[in-house]
Amino acid sequence: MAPAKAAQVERTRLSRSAVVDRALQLADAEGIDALTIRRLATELGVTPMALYWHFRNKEELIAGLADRIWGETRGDVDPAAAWPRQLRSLLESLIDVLRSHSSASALLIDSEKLGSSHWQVTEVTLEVLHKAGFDAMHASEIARSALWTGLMLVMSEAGFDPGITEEERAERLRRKQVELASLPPQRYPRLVEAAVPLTACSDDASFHYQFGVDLFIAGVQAMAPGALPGRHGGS
Amino acid sequence: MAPAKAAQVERTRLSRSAVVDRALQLADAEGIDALTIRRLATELGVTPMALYWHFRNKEELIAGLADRIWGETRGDVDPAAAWPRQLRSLLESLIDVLRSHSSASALLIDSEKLGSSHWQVTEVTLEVLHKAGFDAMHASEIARSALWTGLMLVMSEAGFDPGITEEERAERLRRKQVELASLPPQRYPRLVEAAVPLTACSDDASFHYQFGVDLFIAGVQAMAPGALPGRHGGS
DNA sequence: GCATAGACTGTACGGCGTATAGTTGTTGAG
DNA sequence: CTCAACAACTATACGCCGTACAGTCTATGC
Repeated sequence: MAPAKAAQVERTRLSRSAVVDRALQLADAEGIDALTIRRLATELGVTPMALYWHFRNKEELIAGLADRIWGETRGDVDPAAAWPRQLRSLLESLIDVLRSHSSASALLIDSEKLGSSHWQVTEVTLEVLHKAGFDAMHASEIARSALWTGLMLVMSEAGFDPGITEEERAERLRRKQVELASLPPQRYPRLVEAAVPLTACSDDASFHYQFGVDLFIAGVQAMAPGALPGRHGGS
Repeated sequence: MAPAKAAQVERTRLSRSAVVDRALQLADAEGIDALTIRRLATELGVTPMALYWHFRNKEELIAGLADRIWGETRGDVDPAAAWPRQLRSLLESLIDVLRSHSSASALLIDSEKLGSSHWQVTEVTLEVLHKAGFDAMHASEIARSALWTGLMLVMSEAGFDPGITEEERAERLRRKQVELASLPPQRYPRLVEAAVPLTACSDDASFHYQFGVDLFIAGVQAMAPGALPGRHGGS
């Protein structure tokens, strides 16, 4: 007969990148908890142990996903722009990628512990900060901070939790909003007042990100060598 | 005979708080992955299912731990101080608590998804930001940002990973440093240059935190109503 | 034609969270 | 003093998980 069983799932040979593809797809669709070796293997029409030919263990698979994510981030900047704009565009492109893969932030946080593979983007970031006048030490801190700021902005988006339906998300937000609004107002006046903004829906996600990035960039500018001293609260 | 078996492990009745105590202790000592229902039960000299009398499920236990952590954070500020100092002291006290429980940041990130219990601290933060002139919407974003900044500063501390020995940490850092230093310098000049700061040991953890808080506060000050417009990169 | 090595399967182990049902020890009413 | 009722816990079991270890195909080079 023909080499393929035809009526069944098509089965070419696996490869690292094919596995990573499918894994990312699965994680994005159903949340990172759904990404198990066994589930992924089923999805690929294969025995769980087959994956261990391509990856030493699950940790290495996750690292592969993180690599893929980093590969998708555009790590270039407009050389003509001023450094704050360059820094902003780097951060924004990171955020874009994180938002386009709902599982990405969880993934990167997990894989941060290992040697991470985001060399390219980090290099560019450091270069931008160097031009801004920061020494290696400050630049390192800021670059790290930028990465985590991106992660945190995505993870702190109200009601963010990949692998749940839109109704669940809305329901959860509504519940929280009610909980907040029904706190004793004389004890928690600001909290009650802020019940709505604190549980803002995806409508103003753009405000969330815009403001978050602004806040970060403004901080870096204020710390830049040559910035007007300003009124700091520092010790 | 006497009511207690004496020679055996003393066994008073369990309670939510006793369980939380022991759980936190375990998580801090051996990392959050070591905090399993079975392990915790063993530690308490009890059947795993016994814990389910006091907690609906593991998620609720984690929420209990998060509550405990939040309870330890000092949520008061010097009313005489200027708002940037107040904001700073809030953030610093959060960081203090997170650093004193090595499992705390992982814990809080997990429990953030649920209604979180940090009402008190959030209320004070919002009040401080209100005095600074921010409206509820901006104040909410900044308060959220402050919380996540604290989390991220602790989690991004170089080599941070609870439940590993000091030697492991040092070894891992050294390895990463070598990896960085041996990248092609003409392709990654800044990265190679920053190899040491990027993998800085606990010696200058204080710099890490100091600078991180400075950066955040400076950003908030720059965004404050009435701040000099400055040279922003904003659109 | 056949050994070899790469890619995969089969089976099993120990650990996880937890559903369900059964067993105690204490307590307060009769 | 008895005994039902209830709180607090135990026993057992199920279906997941990651993965160690050993066996089995299958394509390829000689």
